[in-house]
Amino acid sequence: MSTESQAFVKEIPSKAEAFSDWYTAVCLKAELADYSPVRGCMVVRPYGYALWEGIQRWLDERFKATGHVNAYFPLFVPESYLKKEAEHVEGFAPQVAWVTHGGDEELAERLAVRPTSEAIILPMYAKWIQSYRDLPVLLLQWNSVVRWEKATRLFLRTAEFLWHEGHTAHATLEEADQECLTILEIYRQLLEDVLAIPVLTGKKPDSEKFAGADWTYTLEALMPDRQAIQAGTSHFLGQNFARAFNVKFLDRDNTEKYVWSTSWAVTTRLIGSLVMTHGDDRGLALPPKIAPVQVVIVPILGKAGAEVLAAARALAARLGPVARVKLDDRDEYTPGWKFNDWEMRGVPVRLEIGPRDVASNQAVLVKRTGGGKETVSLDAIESRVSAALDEVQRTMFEQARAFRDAHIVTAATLDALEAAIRDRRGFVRTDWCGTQSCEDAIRERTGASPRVIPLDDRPSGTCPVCGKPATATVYYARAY
RNA sequence: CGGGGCGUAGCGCAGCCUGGUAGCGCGUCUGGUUUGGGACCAGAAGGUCGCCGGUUCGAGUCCGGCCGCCCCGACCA
Repeated sequence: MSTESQAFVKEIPSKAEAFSDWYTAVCLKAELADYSPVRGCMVVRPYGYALWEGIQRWLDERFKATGHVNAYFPLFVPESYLKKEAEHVEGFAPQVAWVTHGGDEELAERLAVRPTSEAIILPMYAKWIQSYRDLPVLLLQWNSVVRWEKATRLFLRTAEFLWHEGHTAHATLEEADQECLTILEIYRQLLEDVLAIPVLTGKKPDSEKFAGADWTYTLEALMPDRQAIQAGTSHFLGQNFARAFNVKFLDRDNTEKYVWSTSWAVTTRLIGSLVMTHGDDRGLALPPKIAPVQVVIVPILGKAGAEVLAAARALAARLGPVARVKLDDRDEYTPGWKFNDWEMRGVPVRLEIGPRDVASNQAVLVKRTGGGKETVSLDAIESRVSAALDEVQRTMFEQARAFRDAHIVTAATLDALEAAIRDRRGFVRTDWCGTQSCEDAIRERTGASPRVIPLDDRPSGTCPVCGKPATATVYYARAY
């Protein structure tokens, strides 16, 4: 390791040796977020928010094709509404922040600061939906929710977090379930194709489903500390909320029916997952598709400064149409300082241009994923930069997938399951008879929880606890 | 909510055991030389040592209380 990077390590601890400290340092140093005066609530700084905006842009564009539209519902949920769905309130009650006063006056009914919006959206659906012609309702909401967490981590678990929640209502079970699967696939694309985070998709076992849902679909990613993280969820709510809030419609057969509803969300936790998945000892590393700055141009000034700067400006202008480009023409920092600074901020591709390059119509290209310096001709610089961005995107996903795949093992016995979780962490695949008692036995023995049951599951073995024929294959892991 | 650690300059820390003029590195400011992996020289500014109380001639240091934060567990997106 060079002396330069040793100096750098003093600011960012080793990812391999001090993962938690490394993670926090990267979030703070790369200026993604900061701690706020409000306990458990983070401040999302502009650079971190730009990542969220990237996710917003992609999802808004993607959902245009499916007919979902954005709306907004109140921050406050009257207690009586939250209580209408029994499982729902039971699940969320321990984490709800309550408003008890308006000005000096105590409220007749206290208001929950929404931990999720079903209980304030479904009453409106009851008002809006009369006929099968009013269905489906496909609404989205960008907002924040509050869950009074005991322990918080930047992005991964904060008392208030930004998210994107969808709430739909349908005429049939099949259509609502298909909606859940459609969303799951959109989220998979976001995770894998944009954020370059490989995920296992499937269903949650009942013990892990959303409070009030009939079943929950999930996307599970594996972080470098080999703990699983739930990266997104899509809930089939059945008719539970429709009954609780009396959301009925008159169907074609002239009978009144409850709607079938779904809800689903991804959160700013995605940013935390992104940081953990791709970052290294030099700091943040961003997949090009989400990077606010895809290409940074660092001019090597000096005696021929004016000429180099003009060439750098021309290069930035040429690349503008093919990439999000930043020209770092600050005079007060040296090139070496800028190299480290932009690497720490995760910029996927760097172009250096100095007197030597200007003289020979070239630039030096460096990818955040490594591979050293590459001299490239300016003749076809647009296509080379586009290709380099694709390469970085692909490399990041492939590295993450290789890591994930290397940490999936199958265990047929309780002993093997325990050993795998203890020694290897990661995902451990096992068969399951479907009973809660056998699941609890595994939880207790391993400290891991069941994360996901694959969609195309075809169980063939026997339950490692009771020996009965399996009804499902389950991936266990320790989880965030 | 349990276990551990930490609050001293903008940031990172030393000093505390053994009380006696507030220190170091980075950053900042000024001037100059520099610029292909965190530049160099010279000069300068910057502090109610987390808060409250006690002991003492004297407290960053010792004692008591409080507050805040971080890390590790248990619960959760």
